[in-house]
Amino acid sequence: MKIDSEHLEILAVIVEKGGLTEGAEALGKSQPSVSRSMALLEKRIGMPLFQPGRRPLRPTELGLSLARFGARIRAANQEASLLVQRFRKGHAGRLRVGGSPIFMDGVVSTMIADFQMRHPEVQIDQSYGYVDTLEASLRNGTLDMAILPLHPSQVPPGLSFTPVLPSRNVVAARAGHPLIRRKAITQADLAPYTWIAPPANSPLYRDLERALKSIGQEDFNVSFSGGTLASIQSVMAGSDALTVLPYSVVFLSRRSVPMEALPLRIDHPERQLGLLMPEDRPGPPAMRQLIVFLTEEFARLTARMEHDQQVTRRRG
Amino acid sequence: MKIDSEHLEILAVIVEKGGLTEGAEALGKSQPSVSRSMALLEKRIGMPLFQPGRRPLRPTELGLSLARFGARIRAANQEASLLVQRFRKGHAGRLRVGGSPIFMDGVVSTMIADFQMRHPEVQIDQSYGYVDTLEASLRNGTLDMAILPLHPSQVPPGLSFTPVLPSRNVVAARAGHPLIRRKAITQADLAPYTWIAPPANSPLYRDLERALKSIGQEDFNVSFSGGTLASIQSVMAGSDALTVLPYSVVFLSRRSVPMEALPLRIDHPERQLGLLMPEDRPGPPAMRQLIVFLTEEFARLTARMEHDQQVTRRRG
DNA sequence: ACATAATATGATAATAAGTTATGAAAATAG
DNA sequence: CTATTTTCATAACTTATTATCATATTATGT
Repeated sequence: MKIDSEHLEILAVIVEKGGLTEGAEALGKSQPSVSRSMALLEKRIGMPLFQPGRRPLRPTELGLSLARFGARIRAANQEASLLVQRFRKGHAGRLRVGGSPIFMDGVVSTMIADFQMRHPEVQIDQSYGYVDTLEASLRNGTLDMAILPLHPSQVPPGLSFTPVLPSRNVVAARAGHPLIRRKAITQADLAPYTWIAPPANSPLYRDLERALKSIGQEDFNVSFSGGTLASIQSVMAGSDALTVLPYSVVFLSRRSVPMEALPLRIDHPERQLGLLMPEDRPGPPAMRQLIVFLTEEFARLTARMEHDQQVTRRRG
Repeated sequence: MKIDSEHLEILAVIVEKGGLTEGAEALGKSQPSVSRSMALLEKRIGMPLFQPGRRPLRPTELGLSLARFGARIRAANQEASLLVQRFRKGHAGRLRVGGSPIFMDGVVSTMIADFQMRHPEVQIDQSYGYVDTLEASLRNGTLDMAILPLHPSQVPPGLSFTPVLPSRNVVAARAGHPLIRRKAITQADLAPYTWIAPPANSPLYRDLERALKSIGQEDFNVSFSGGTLASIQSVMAGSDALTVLPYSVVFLSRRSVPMEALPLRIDHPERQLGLLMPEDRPGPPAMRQLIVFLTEEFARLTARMEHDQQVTRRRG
């Protein structure tokens, strides 16, 4: 014998409001409707819910007890409705965001921290990966958004790519490094120094090779390789080793980890950091919130970087 | 936007069972039925509850969250159903029982204690009163059952009366009282002793008057009056005062409060202790349980009292 | 007893839930 | 990779419930 939860909810409201008519009003239903609902419930359970012949309808002992359950059900239902509303507006939910390690650690994670200050009910699951794995995850639905540097021609079909930042690579060194104050740097200047290399299978590693090749240095001495951004920063801060990093990462890390970009133009691929998402699937509503947030943040970052470059160029 | 609680319950079961088909089976509904219920819920809230294109139907983040609420609702509903079942069988509920003070304290309360050992979920509200007030309470529905001594001709119309015990009054005195060992007692023997009288407005007080008149004692000396059974017992135990009590009360009190009935026949009204209830209204289901319980207990008590009398008669 | 407020009921239309039969799509097995 | 099985969605239809308004019935209070 299954009781209709709706009936219990109605009962709860009637008892709470102290009468059928008032209860009906509170429920936004007509009086005959709730009257019949209660009659049906009484018939189902085979016992009276209200004392007979009392005009401001008073519940029986059983009616009162059941009303308490109805109130619990009602509370749960209301909570659920609220959750749906928050979810609809993108103020609640879970977002699975993946991206290339260096950018995620150096740029995106701080932005996500800001985002979570505004939307504490949005849970963000962050993961790392390169193009192929990220693309696969997006396709099989285990990832909602990927953030990675990509050349327009590389954008996989069926996925949409929104560029948010030009990804210019620079050679970075610790603040106070002997090479930094130089006006111009040649390949010969670099030769004495060892290199911190990203993991060998990473695009950034290939960027490093290409960059050094572009300035005439075919071979290079790797003193450290394979770590995440945190390790790279630590090693760089504690040695004279050099590395290749996106300028945005250097720019944002300067405060906490003193480092600078060498005044040296290196070759780098025509890629832009951007947001990669399934073209058809809109993703969770919280996605919209995150997209506009990241877009704004990256625009702000771009402006700050440009402004900073003008200043240093003027000074230099 | 009100969510249908039933839908949330269905969602909970589907998620719990790991699929729509299994969920439908667990719910005892057909698969198309729950399928369309979920489709309707998704349409109502305007968001997908399940990941598209997954065959063992997997919930989305929102679906999972809502399922948790559904589980809560389901639990409350099940508890409510259980309550109804217990209530139906009379194993739960509240009974309002009233009766004449002496009988309630001396006989009924111990039986009710036993009853509550068996049915701990039945709450019993006990009250005291005499015929008129008890009858009124029964009629206006503030009392479910009255237990009081009544003459068959006194039974108010519209109420049913089930006798459970002949109510024979006796003169009682403390154990070891000088009068108890006597073979026969005359009015003159009683004269030196004072009397403990029940409240002046009580039937038992009139019984006392009538009893003494029946043995020729027109006037009597009251040393204590107006208390409940506990007071009467205390005064009796600590003095040589006499009183009139139902034999059943004396019989049951002997163990805890040493007292005896004097070997003296007194006149007493032709009344029987019985259960008075509204004729039409069946009362809460727990009533049935209490009625059979009390009937059995009183039958047992009657048997014990008869057996006891035979023994003492043989000895005396 | 009368007026008033509160609830129940009748008639009926709309909505939702239930059914079986069947089609489509994903997962699994060969 | 194709065939088969599982799993879910849809169509067509029946039944149950809820909704409405209009109206009758039943307490309550003056």
